Amino acid sequence: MAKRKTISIKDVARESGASLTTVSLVLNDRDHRISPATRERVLKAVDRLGYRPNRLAQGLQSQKSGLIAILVPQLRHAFADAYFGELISAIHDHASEVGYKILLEVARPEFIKSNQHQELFDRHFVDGILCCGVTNKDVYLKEFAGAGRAVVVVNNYLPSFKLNHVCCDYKAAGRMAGEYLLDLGHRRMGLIHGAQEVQTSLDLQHGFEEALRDAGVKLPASLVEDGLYTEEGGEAAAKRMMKRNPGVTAILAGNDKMAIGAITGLKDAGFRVPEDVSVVGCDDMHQAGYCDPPLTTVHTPIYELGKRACERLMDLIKGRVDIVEEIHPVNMTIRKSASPPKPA
Amino acid sequence: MAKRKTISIKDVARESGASLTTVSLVLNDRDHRISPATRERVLKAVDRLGYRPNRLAQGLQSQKSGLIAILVPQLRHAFADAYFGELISAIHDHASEVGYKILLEVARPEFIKSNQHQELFDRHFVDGILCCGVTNKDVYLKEFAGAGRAVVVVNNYLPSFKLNHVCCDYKAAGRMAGEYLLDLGHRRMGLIHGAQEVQTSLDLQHGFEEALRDAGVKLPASLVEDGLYTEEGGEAAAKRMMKRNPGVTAILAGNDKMAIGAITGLKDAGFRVPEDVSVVGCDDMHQAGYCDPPLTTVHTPIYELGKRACERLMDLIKGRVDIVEEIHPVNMTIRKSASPPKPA
DNA sequence: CTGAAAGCGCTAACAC
DNA sequence: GTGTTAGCGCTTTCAG
Repeated sequence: MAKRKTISIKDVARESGASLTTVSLVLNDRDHRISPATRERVLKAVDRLGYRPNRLAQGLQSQKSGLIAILVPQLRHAFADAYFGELISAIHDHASEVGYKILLEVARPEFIKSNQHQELFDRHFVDGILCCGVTNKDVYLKEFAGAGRAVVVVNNYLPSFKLNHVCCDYKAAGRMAGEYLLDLGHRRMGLIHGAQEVQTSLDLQHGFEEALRDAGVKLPASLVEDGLYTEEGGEAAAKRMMKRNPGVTAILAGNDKMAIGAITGLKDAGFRVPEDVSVVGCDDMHQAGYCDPPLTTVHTPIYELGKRACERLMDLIKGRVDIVEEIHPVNMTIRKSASPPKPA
Repeated sequence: MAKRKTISIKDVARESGASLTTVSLVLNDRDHRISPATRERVLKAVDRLGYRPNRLAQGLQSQKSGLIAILVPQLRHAFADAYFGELISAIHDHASEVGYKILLEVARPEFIKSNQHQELFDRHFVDGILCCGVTNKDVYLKEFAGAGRAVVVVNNYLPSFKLNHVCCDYKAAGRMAGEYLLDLGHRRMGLIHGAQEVQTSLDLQHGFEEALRDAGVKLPASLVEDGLYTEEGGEAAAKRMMKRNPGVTAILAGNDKMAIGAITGLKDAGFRVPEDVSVVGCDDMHQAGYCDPPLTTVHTPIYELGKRACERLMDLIKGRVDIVEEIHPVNMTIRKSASPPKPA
């Protein structure tokens, strides 16, 4: 590979007949005492030479990397997922707007065990970290709590210790879905949640239970299934639930993937959706409009949330704020997977 | 934010009573003349202090960033896509195995226009680039051709100039799907391709045409539609096609998303899949097993491909090879969306 | 076996 | 207005 010699500020200085300092000052627009003539000469040389500042050198000097990391959990194939994709998209869009680049990291057990999440800071890899897909089991996050590091948890939060976060209101989401189904006339409803160790999943459940309770309807343990946040999990959960409770007329799933899986499972077990069983999802991913029937779901503004999280992270990095705690409202997207229960 | 002072090799030297050089030598295992005793002392100090080498300084010295960039095209939300997600996943997994981190970049027009793809190298942001979702229109890639830069095009290639690439055999894919449908007894088939400016899309079409031609079957222009690689596009394309050619009994789509969209469109237009119209996709994404009916599709080993592309990029970076040209075989995954045509 | 010193490319006090 | 110089943290000759 033909090594192209890297041209430095020194070359520009020589070429323009100015000194290193002058060149640096011009380049950074730092000092307005520079004469227009010199300025011009330097800029010309920069152009002629095609000079580009070396960011490793800049970073060494400024103690800033210009990078932020997105930490995602280890899933089947971590990035082949619409939810995380949407989040990453949003973060990338905003970060590049403000001149930051993004590093992708998967929080595998070895990654955490070998303390690489800390090393991202210690070794000056990144200036900040955005944590996605966090669970209550991620105790390593505690090391970030109040440690003066620019870290923001995206669309979740930890109940046991304070961490910067930007999150949707999942309790409201559960409540909203519950009220919607109650309004349709449902009385026997089930829940497929994502995971007991995810706070937002618990919040959704609590909101749902609250809405039902307010209407005098119970949600017994036998009507709560674990769907693992996956299509397969949702499918299996729906089948288990209908087997134990054939009288169920509506199901709320903790995300759209499980809702879609549940629809598959219901159909497979001979139920029509929504005629026999209504299904409501949560997320409103792109996919939700393209299943059969199109999914009625709670819309969580994921893209917007990712953007906000990134903005707040920048605030932390620049020292403009010290803590971040934001909760965003949600709303229902009505499509066709939920309808009134059929008359008994 | 409580600024934690960054501890350097100098601190380790002081703490261990050794010199900078010695510490560096120990750390890099570079020189085996170091006495075990000193070695021990240094390592202890490193531990005690929690010293972590600053990679900006290391990079400045070595002229290596330890990062590679993944360049993806600007889609609706670039990363909320199963295909790219799978690729990114694979690349991340392999890169972190060999100690590299990955940077995510979206090739928006402004990004290219302002030459940021070049700057990634010039400014020492990255040591190499993996280009995904490339089209024949991406002429800027020409600047990478033979320029001695570590760049690999992933799952595509450019017909007009030589670029390092690792790609699936899409011509074989088209041929395979064609032969499968012919074997089932289909004679009137349509194609929904992704985009005319994507070489692999053209290859798929050519392979498909070839298979049909060999069997004496034609693929007239009226049976070729553009599906834009999206669900919506596939849905619209299927509807257009059936309107113009009600006699079509099978459709090949250039990816699974369009195939799934096509199924939606066909159902919507009153056709049963596969009883009235068979649909075959291409990719074999996770999603493919979860639509109704489960999708028969050409399996392209995307994950494996991403891994290979990453390996080859490392070879280029280390100077172990000069050019990369790999084509990977594909095979059919039979599910339920294709069956023999119904008797006329 | 170990240390002093130069240098990677850049920024910023501090002179002049 | 502009240049000299020190230093960011590390690696690596080259002496000892």
